[in-house]
Amino acid sequence: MAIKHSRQRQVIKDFLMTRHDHPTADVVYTNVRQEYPNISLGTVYRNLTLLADMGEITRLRVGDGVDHFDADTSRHYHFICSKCGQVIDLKMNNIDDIVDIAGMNFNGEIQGHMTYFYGICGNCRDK
Amino acid sequence: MAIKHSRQRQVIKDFLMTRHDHPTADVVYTNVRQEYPNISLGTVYRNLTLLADMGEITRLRVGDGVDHFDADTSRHYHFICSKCGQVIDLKMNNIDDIVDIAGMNFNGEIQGHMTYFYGICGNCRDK
DNA sequence: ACTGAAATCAGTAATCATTACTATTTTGTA
DNA sequence: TACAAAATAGTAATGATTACTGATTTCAGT
Repeated sequence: MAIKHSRQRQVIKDFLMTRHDHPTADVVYTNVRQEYPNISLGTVYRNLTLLADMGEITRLRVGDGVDHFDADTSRHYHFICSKCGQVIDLKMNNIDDIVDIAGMNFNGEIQGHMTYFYGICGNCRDK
Repeated sequence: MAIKHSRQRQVIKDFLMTRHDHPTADVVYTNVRQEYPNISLGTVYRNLTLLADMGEITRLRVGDGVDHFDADTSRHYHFICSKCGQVIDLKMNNIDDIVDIAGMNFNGEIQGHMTYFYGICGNCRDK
């Protein structure tokens, strides 16, 4: 069950690292296909899942029914434009205190939180 | 386009109000079916969407790939157990200041946020 | 470099949640 | 009561994702 190197996985990760717009599996597929014409969609899904499980990338669920992927695994937050659907990185101070607030009246063990922000992006507002 | 009363929609909402575990459309369907044996799954989906659009219920996307529904439309947060998948209400103080924090270095208009917490629920931890 | 078992792949079929379609039934109003 | 609009049941279609399978690739041990 050891993980072996694969050219496909490398190409997928390399591509993802060039993008900062959090592409979906399908976008990864059509782009990677340009330089690796017969890679299959299943391979893209399998490797995105594998990379996410290994912690090398992050899977983003932003409520639009499609998974997005992010090569930036550093702790940060996302904004989703309700108009154009774009997923944008937010540079912001840490808000981990909300976990403490949430835990105050709860008897389970809170390990983390998922937060994303939504509204209208600068681009859409200026039109 | 006026909305007409429908017995099915009423039954769906009545059922949802008896539950505090945030059931999925399918769970609503199988339960409502007990007292309304030939209601169709499409009707359940259509009415859940309609009720959510009217603001009478809330659609919850907690990242498990399935929509959950909540008859409690008051402002509150949710905890999802990573082990059993249960969605539990959290009574907690308001954390709306995170929207201000997020907006500090962002040039779009942030209208709101989606936050849910995850970890191990009390039940699963005690096993 | 060569070999073989394990991992990975391409291609395709299957799954699962959800939405769309259509002919029929229900609702509410005039 | 009559009739147009809205809603329904049942089924087909969609779209994202996962599973399957026989062929190919990787790599550790020779």
